[in-house]
Amino acid sequence: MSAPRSVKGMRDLLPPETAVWAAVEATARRVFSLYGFEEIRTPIVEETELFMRSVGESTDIVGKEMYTFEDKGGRSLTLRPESTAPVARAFVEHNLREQGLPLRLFYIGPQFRYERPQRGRYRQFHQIGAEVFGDPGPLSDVELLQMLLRFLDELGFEDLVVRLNTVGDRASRSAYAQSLREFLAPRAAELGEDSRRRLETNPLRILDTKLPRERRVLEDAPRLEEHLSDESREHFEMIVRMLAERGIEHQVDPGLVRGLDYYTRTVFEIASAELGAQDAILGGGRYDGLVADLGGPEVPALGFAIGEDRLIEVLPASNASRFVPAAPATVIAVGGVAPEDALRLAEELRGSGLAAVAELGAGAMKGALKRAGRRGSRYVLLLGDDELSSGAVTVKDFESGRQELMDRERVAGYLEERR
RNA sequence: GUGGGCGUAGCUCAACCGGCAGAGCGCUGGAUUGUGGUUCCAGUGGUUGGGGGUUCAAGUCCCCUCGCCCACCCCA
Repeated sequence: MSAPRSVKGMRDLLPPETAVWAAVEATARRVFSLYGFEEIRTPIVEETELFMRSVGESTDIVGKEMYTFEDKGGRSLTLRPESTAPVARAFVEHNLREQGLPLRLFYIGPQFRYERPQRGRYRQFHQIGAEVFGDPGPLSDVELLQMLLRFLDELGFEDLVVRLNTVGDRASRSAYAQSLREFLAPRAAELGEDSRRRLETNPLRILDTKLPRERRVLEDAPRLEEHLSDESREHFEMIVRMLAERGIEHQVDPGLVRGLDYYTRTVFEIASAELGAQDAILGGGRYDGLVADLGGPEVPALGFAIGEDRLIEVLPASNASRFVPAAPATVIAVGGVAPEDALRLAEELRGSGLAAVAELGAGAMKGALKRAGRRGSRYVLLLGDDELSSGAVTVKDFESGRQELMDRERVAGYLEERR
């Protein structure tokens, strides 16, 4: 009988890396709150119907990547493959419009897609996302990007590429889809199997093909730009102009088409050159029709989702190590003569906000010192016969190699000064 | 879902044409009974991912299977 293993595509996050995750999430909470975002937590399990109506039945996510199952009551449920739809569902369900618009929400949590695992792609992955409800103007698109860039800047990222495009509003989009279909239909023989299928289901998705042969066919294809409504065009031009005015570097990429049906107008992604084929560490855009599609009021919205796993994979190493918290001081009951005093001293330090680990085991002071070194303790506090009789503590500084005897009451202050 | 690469000690890896499974790091102990790390010495390390087959003999060759990695695909 072999030992149970973790499920394919799902992984354990272990220390010390978990400290980096916690720090990234704390940074997100802090930066997002600077912009007035508040946290929302939605269930991991949703009705399957939610994703079919929002993400879209023709998308690969809904078509073949969802963890869908039937519960004991016969309901079709799905582990969320993304969180924009659940957040929009919650917005409608709780009439959050009544909280006053615009409403800014963020979330952090696991998502599930049944895909072949690869670098930066797992079946359980984690997203940090944000959504803004109720602001139709291009300024909120720009502000959202600014917030993202501030967040990434605080994590130490430098050479990231912002790619930007517009897919137009619903009307522009369906007009363009029709014209693209008419252009490509006679050339279907030159398209691959996937693209031929998309010709029916989702012609815009053909635009971001990587096949050189298909790229050549697309060179002469009608352009989305030609079908944009004046309103959509102005919206996008405003964004591009404001980004330029603010010195925010970006590339307009007409081939950028997000895979989820609910996007309208602005779409964007930020990529890292350090990742392989899965180079986008975040993506987002506007989805002005989603809330209404889910039975809510006509409320425009936009948002993004950061792939936390990918983000951490390419986090600049110097910053990753910065996030690991300071090692605790180690209190050693020398020779096992004073375990209760060691425990009490450690507890006193914690009361002063200092991290401390007590080594209470009998004997083997050497082993205790070794463990202190391994956990990175700089200060070791020794309590033995000598100290007990005089009410003192020996404080050893691993860095200087020196140690001194001091009164117990002084220890916390001494460590605090040197923190 | 498709194609390719790789699975050997806790970790990183070696082992010729099929011929006694190894090294470094780690871990444990000692040198040093109340002083870590550094140094020296000793020790601990394995159903070679799993199953089947070929062979006198399999880590090595063949088949199946599981896992990891890469690309396609998809997307964050």
